[in-house]
Amino acid sequence: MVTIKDVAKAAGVSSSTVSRTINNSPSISSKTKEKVIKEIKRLNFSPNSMAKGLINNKSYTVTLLVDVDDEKSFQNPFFYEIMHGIERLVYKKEFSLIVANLNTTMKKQSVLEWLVKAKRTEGVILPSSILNSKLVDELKKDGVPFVSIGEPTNLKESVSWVDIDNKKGTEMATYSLLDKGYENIAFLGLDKTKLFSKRRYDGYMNAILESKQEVINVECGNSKDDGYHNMKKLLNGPVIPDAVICADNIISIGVIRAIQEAGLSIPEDIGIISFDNQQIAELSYPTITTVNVDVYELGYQSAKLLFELIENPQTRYQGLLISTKIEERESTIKNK
Amino acid sequence: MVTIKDVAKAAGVSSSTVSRTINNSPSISSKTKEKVIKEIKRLNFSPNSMAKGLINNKSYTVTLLVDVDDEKSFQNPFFYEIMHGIERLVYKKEFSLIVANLNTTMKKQSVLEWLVKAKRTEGVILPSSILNSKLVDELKKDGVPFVSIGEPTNLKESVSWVDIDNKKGTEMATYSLLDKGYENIAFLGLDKTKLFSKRRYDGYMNAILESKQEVINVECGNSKDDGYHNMKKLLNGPVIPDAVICADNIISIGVIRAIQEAGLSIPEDIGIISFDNQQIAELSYPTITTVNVDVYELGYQSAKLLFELIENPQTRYQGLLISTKIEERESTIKNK
DNA sequence: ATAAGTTATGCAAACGTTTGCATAAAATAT
DNA sequence: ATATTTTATGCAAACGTTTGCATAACTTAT
Repeated sequence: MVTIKDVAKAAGVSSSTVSRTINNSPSISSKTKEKVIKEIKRLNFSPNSMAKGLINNKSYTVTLLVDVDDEKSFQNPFFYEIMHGIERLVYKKEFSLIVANLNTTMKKQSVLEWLVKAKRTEGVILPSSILNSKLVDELKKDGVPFVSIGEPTNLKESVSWVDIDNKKGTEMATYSLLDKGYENIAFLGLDKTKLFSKRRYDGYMNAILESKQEVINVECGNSKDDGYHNMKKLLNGPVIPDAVICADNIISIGVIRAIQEAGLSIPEDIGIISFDNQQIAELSYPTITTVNVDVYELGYQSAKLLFELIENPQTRYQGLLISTKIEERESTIKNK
Repeated sequence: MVTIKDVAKAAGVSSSTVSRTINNSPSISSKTKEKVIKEIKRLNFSPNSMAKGLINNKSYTVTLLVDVDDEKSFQNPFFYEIMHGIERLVYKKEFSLIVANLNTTMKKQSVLEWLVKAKRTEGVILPSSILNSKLVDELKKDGVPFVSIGEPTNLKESVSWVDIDNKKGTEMATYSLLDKGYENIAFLGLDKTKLFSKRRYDGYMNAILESKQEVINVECGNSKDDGYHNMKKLLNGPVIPDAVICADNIISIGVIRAIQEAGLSIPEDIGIISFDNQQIAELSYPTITTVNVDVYELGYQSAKLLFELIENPQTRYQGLLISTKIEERESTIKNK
């Protein structure tokens, strides 16, 4: 393997000069610089990042932490995109991205401790679902910058985070339905234990109240069966809505089923808007209009926040909301 | 940060002794060993992996390569699970897993080159879809062990790979349908450009020929519309099957739709088995019986092969098939 | 032409490990 | 008790970088 010394010898200079050339120190004459660069190219030299890491006490590494056993940790289909959003910036900075599962059973110590002490990871990105005060304390004690993907339930002042603008998403969805002529809009799927669900409900309610409409709120879990049964109840109830906003896509599958079984048509009798732009929205009959979530951007922005913290440790904590947009599909209709 | 020297001083021994204790060299008395270990624990010491890496010329790192821009690279929903299969073993070996996108635009050199030369990654796992002879040559030239996830189309003798046993999967599916009393089984979705698709077809055909049944084969792409239109044609054709094996889950969504529109019932009139145990299979009405794919295992085994190559570079290349099993859901019925 | 200032380069130590070699201490044989 | 072998430990060099300090080589001012 070719080292800095080989380059130095080939260029007839000292290793210091080569090093300074690489890190483009100002005090280096353009002639030698040129000469050295030529040799670097010719010999196809890359500085050994472990040697660099050792002396600079840096790992040039960022860690994406997950907890596989935790269902909520990352929704499968999102993960890939999020990761690549992160990765894009990470590689631009010539770092590398390591992925670690918090739950991995390591004899020695906690994964985190290992990452920090042995691997010297320089920053951590993690889903809000695994964020707790113990973890935060540990990270802060070690001085490792971190960013939460997802708005944290508490600790909000002491954490940088990125999330989708859930509230504005459903707000837009509601207005969009009203614009189209839908008049009785229900929100289905509020789960008060989940912050994102509450935010989505808030957005809906905001728009409804603002427009002096009536709130129709159905709390339920997020399975397709929950959607099915609760929609059924709603259809048998006193006020039958002519549009439903679903807290997420899975629910909407059950909702559609219930509506179709009742002999009603989508989007004519009842319009549907759902959240999360997953594959499912396109596979359903009819395809589902959704609040489109740019998870790639979510990842990218989380990395951006993280590097701000890495490069300037006294950066203030901040929360960032990624805006959403409505993707029209068959479950809603222009002029009702 | 606490170093080996701190431990040495605290234990009243030299750094060498501490080092030897850590790497449990035999020539170390049990008294000192004990003493050293006590201090290691007390001081909460972890050896700096960059210093280790430098001297041992190892990175303790394995890379999972993907190509985001390549649709086929990894199917989104699989990725997460595969990765964790890999990760489990990687962490057991006290390595870490880095994820790199082959397409990342790096000014300097190719990502791979950078990973190998600067980062000294010790092994690479990559999807067969991005495997080409140029890449293989490059990896071999650098002496980096690698494993393909997915059976490679060519180069099979010079590559270690893991794949799902696609052929046996559909074979089992076919027999299972025959056992249940289905008699006219069609295979829908053969895409001759894709190896896994061909394998799945082979399995079906094997079982059909073996049982002296008639082959009903419909080639088509893998969208839900492809499934819909081709099933429709089939329903209007001379031989209407009483069961369909779909090459993948997405197709089956369209197939179900076509059958239902024709006024036929699933699973009574027509039974359906599909491939890939994705969320979709459970969201559809009816839920879809599938050939269940253990992607976690796929990842785990790929890592296992990789470590065999890392630990013993003259290991022979080998291909490994992960067996599947049928997961019964509503789209098939016991006794037709 | 000489002094002073500036610019470009090299030397050597440092980062935190591992490991071959030397040697001190302990164990065994005489 | 002494000689010999075995076992346990330490010293110092090495891995491939970076960087403070020293100095050589130019500039510019006098």
